[in-house]
Amino acid sequence: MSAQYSFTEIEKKWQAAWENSKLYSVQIDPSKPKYYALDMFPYPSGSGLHVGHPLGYIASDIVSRYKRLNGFNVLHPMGYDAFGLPAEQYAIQTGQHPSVTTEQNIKRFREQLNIMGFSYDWDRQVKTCDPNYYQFTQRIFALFFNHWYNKSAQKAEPLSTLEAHFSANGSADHNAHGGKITEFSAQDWQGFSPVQKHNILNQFRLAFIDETTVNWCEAMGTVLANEEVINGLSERGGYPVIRKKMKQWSLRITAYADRLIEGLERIQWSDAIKEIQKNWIGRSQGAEIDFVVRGTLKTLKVFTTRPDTIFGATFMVVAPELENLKEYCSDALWPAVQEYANKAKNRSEIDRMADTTKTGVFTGLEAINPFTGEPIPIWVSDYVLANYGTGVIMAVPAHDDRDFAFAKAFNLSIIPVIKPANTELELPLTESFSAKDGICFNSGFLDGLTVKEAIQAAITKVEKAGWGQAKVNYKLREAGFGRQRYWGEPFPITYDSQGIPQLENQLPVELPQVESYKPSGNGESPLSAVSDWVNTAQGKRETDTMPGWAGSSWYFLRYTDPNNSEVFASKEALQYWQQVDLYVGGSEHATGHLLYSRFWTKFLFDLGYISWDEPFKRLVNQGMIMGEDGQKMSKRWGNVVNPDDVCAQYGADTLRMYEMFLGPLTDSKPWNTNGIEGVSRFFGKFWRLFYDGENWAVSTEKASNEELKILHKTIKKVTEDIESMSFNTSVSAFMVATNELGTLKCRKREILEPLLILLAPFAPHIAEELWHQLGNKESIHIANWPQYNASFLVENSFNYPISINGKTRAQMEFELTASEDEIKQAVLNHEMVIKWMEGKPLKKFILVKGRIVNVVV
RNA sequence: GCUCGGGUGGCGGAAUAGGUAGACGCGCAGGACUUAAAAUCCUGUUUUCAGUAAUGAGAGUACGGGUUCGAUUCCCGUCCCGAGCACCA
Repeated sequence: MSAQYSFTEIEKKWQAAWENSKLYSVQIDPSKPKYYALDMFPYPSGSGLHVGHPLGYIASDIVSRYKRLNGFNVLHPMGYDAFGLPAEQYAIQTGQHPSVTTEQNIKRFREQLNIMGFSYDWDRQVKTCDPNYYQFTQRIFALFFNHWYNKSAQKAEPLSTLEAHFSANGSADHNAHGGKITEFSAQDWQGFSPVQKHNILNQFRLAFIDETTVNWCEAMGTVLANEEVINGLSERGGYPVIRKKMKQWSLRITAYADRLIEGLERIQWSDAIKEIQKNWIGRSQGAEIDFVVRGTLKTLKVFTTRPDTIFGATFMVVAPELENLKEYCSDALWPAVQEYANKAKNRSEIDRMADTTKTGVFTGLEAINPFTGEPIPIWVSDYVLANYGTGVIMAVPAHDDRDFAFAKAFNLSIIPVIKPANTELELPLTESFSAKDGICFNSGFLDGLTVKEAIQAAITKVEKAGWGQAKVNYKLREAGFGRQRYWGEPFPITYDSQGIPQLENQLPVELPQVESYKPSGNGESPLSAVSDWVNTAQGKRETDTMPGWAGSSWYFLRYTDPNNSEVFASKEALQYWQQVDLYVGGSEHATGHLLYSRFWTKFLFDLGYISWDEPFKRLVNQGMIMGEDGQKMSKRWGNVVNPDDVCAQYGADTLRMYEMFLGPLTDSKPWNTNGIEGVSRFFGKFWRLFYDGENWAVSTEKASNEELKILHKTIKKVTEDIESMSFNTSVSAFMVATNELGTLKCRKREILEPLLILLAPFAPHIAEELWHQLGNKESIHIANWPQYNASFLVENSFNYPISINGKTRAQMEFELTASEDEIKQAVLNHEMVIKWMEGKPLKKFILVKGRIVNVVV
């Protein structure tokens, strides 16, 4: 036992003790309530952790320890999101196998995490690159492949039920979410070849082969991930990147669009993240309306959210990428249109972004506005996107910015049909009037209606007349699931001689060794060169691998039963541990991991594997810790602070406490090396409550009311603060308590022992050490959280601020039981009050019990 | 451009069912202990004016209004900063 606070010794000793006794190892225990606290597992990068990384880990560790002390059975695991690009890029440069560098990095991460004293159950560690893990990622993919989405039942169902429907009824009333198939009868279906059947089923499988747009870098001969493209140029080398169509696997996330929006209402996430997800899904309500192409039998179908403006539609615009573009174009003008379409197709991302001026060509044809019967010209322009809505719009230049700019550029007519409620429009328009509140005019039967009413009226008319119907569109796209890379999960898919994909029945399909990690140059993954792996008895293997988010979309389920080799987790484990109660991590995953995890959870819920359909009940996004210079912490700026160094100099408890003290968890804030001294001094003072110089000084003397009051106000404050994750103010509560007890020279066990338990979640090592020095044999981390007793906090009098006309002029002490009249009499006779009233009559006397007195004259 | 956050001392930040603004910490200044330093402890620290001082008076939570006995907190408008989306019809 040392009289000095020697954190190095203490922290090493207790970390070893906790590991040896498996203190944080957790098992299913139906006699206790469960709590599941999870950190977003890290990608084990080569540069290790900086002080920003543990911020969220410390917060979740405090909550985990707090819940454990409150009798919960706490699942608090950690693992590694271990597949990904950086390891592969490093392999390309050095030839080192990604599994080797990944293992090295994981070892380093584990060391760093251990130094900080987290209460992880390391027996539950998962690694997404481990075949024992990814065999289940492959199995879940297989489930997606074998299911379709039933729109009327609003859930995923086995493909066999859809096949049965086709076999019995053909394509009629199939209710499946997915592609546009031509109609067929039951007999047709029975006569279809395997390839024909595959082509149809592929349009409904939840994992399916899709034409998707990828980032193609011609100079490097490879497909690039979004994070490798910066401002339309490749991150390495700065070569131009274009969009290219490519066949690859996708997941049909759009089937879940509405449920992904609806589910947000049932979870405790920040409004910011909910808003980001809502915008990303981008649900918009409107109508699809058919416009007849003049002089033909063809129609152009448009999507609009503003059918109220249809009397102002003065032209149509078709996206240049539209497949049947030629049909909407006169023969004479086709060459010009085709030239424009080709140019648009090859336009690089950087051009598109730099240039927002409107370009386009006339197709030579006209469409008939069904409401006015007037012919309007059909144009082609790249400001209309082929993959949103129908790829065709009705342009209303008077009420849409983009249409207005286009009309100006090509001198097309502009007809206003909506005006503000109280004023007239100034004509001619100098910009579009796109506000969604206004009154219709120039619009036949819609005249005088508000925008809202007119939208409804127009849709009703469209549906009655058979020109179209109400329609909901989403910005959300199907999730591209293939990567032309090596370091990822192989697909459990082979293709037979006719090119039909089949599931492999032996899992895992393991990633083979390759000679080179370089991309093949033709857009295929390095796996395509491994011919004895590609060619199997069952057929040719898929050579793409899964994206980084495959393994991370379900890892929180695996922690409940990490070593199960039969199923991804047992029913029993899933039933006990259920949802993640608290999820802590960065907000940068809002439209990636956090959306995909919700999607996979809903899918597994539909299939009955789990009994809840939202993975993370409560989400907290920790802020970033900036460098001392206020910039983002990065090697590039030379402002990185390593937690190992901080722990070596000040100790892990000080690092933990200081990170919490910096400010609200969710805020971004700069690191300040000076500031840590304050926390370090706090631990010195705290230690000296137990030691008087060289001597152990804790006494068993009975505590005074004043001392008990300090303890109980701290219990109350710290408990409430942990519940609301307001850790910075609980740190200050500890400092206040320590200062006050120090002033009173209070060294009483009755006070200090409960105080240690309060401190244990924040500073587990020093708390454990002093706890044992007090003579306790069991760990402090399995003690009982102290309960605060309100009777110690009851005040019987209050020192009221007395204000005259809102300005504080005096202080007066009154019993809380004093009546208003008593107080009023005393206050009005107070000399300062008489002075400030200046003889004016009393207008009003306000007393807020226990708060304030205000005299109004 | 649209959406969502947010503006409080030299700095990080406290305090919002409306009720003494600046808790706690850093930094800074002064002091005690010491031969000296480290460590520790004590005092002061929003700002302006008056006073040797205790103290007193005024201003003050981005800016301008409003509601109220009373506004950092609620409402309206403006400015600034940050984040997300971005030709989504």
